[in-house]
Amino acid sequence: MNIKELLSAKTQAAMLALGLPADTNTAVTISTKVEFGDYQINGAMAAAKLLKTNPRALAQQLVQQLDLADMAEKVEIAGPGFINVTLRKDWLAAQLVGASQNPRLTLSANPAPQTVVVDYSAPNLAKEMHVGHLRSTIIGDAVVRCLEFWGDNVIRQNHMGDWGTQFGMLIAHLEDKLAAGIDLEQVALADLEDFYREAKKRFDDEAGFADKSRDYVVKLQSGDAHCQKLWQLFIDTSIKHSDEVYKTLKVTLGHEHIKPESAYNSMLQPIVDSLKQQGLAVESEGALVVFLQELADKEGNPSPFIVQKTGGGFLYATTDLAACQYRSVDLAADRIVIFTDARQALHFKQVELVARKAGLLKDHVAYDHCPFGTMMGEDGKPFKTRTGGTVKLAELLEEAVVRAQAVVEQKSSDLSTEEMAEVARKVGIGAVKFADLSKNRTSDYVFSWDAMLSFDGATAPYLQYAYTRVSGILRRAGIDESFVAPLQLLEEQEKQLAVKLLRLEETLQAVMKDAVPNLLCNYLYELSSQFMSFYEACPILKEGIEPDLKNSRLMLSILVARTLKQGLDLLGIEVMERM
RNA sequence: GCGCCCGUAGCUCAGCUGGAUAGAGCAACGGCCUUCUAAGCCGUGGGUCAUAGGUUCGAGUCCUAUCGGGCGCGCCA
Repeated sequence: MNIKELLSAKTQAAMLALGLPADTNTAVTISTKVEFGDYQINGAMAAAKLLKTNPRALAQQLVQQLDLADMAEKVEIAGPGFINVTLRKDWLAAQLVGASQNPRLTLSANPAPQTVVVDYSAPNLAKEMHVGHLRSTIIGDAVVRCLEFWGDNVIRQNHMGDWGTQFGMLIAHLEDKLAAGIDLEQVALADLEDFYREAKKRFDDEAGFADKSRDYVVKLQSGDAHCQKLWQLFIDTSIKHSDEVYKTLKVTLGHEHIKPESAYNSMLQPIVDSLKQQGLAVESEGALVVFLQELADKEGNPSPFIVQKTGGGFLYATTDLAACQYRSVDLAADRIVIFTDARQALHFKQVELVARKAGLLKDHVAYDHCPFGTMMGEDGKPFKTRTGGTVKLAELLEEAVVRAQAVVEQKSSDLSTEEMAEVARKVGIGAVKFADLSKNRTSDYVFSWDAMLSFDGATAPYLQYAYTRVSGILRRAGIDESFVAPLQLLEEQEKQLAVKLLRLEETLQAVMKDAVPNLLCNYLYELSSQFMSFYEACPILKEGIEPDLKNSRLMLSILVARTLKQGLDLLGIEVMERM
């Protein structure tokens, strides 16, 4: 059920009947104020201009043509030509009765399932995951879950960075440690971060070490067995780390989704050959470059895109072209969605242009690079700890659970020790995820321990608390979520809840289209907030409430709980019966 | 130098194809627990939507310029 779409379709038909073009914007939106009804149709004003007629008069004609009698109790024209629609309570109730029997709640069927490849998380395997990896990982996972719930065929890909120059450096450093007689088991790969820092320092400072590192990259990429063996050590250790983080975060990425950079190795040379053959790539200063006139500067200098280095090495540009081909051709994707930080925006624009020209990316395939902003410190500079390092993701998550545990012990002392630990885990992890997911992905944002680990206000625990309130009521009433009863929407709070429940599909559509899970966060927070108001204003199990009204309110509460649970699940956040 | 993203309340952020009087949370202040969990509810205060122009019936949203922040612009990813 998508009320906005329904109203828009009806408006479009009415506009067509009045002689307006089929692509006229209906401009159906949610009303900003209760006195303006539930939805408003704003298209009459722009359309009047097109017809050179009076907007209010056109709005009047539209209203006559619309015939919303079945769903609206009031259709009013206001201001310069707004059409305010107030929905009928019995109509709303009827829509929700259908949802009560549907595991997909108020969602309609997906009319045209697509194959969507989603590339997210993509940690650099040379390092342990730090807080900066949180965004790509959980935003991607939330979008993936939404697409799957909607009914698309989703192919997850974890495009792990396992093939770059940094591995030459790591292997060179490891070789030296081994040569010094340190046993392989003893080598401190347990802390990849330290190991990486040591190697990086030598790479920057030590004469000859950088060259040695580059030699190792070439050896590795050309299949040297010894190098591959050492490389595999790093990869295994790194994957073990990310597995733990994914498990803690309830992220749905497994080993089967790992499609690392190295997996495209054999495709690179043929792609470069083909680019050369098509005349797209030309030699320039020793390297092979595709010059893009589309991205030229004001003087007309084209934007260079290097696909092969001097000396024959490949780079991430080449790998991403290979990924395009694989996803578009082999996986038959209708849409490719890639989550990386915003710094790579130009790179992906170039990849798409070249891939389309070279026929690696079919025309009908959508290629959506979804950038996200940088995590900033409270000083307004890119986030760093006092010592100049980053905060490990695992560390942040541990701290979150510790802080949540303290709150649980204080507020839910009647729970068993085991329950307290479980609530603390769900609340702590949920809070971190929600704090990050609720922000618009494109803008830079400030990292703050206190904001990220807050449990008051618009946070995950607020939504989880709303869920436990319903659970508590159901427990007392001795029923479960399968309970069904007729709905009567008497109070304003009840009606508002019903409208909100029916906006799930609208919200999900927007989340999937633009890959913006913060809209789902907003939606769930507003739903919870409206439920809290309803909970205070509309007693359910208290004395003097008639059975029909009681059952109706139970029904409404159940729908809220189910929507909350489902919605939070789409964000990868767990609920509990008590807290 | 050129390009991309951003600038909204003291702080952190929403603001959906341009719509009516710009919204939350935190912080501050005032109420509400013998009745469904107070991690809650109700209320008060707080704004030149960076600045200046422009487009239009209507601009936080679109265009131009300026200022401020982040980032990117050939052999890292």
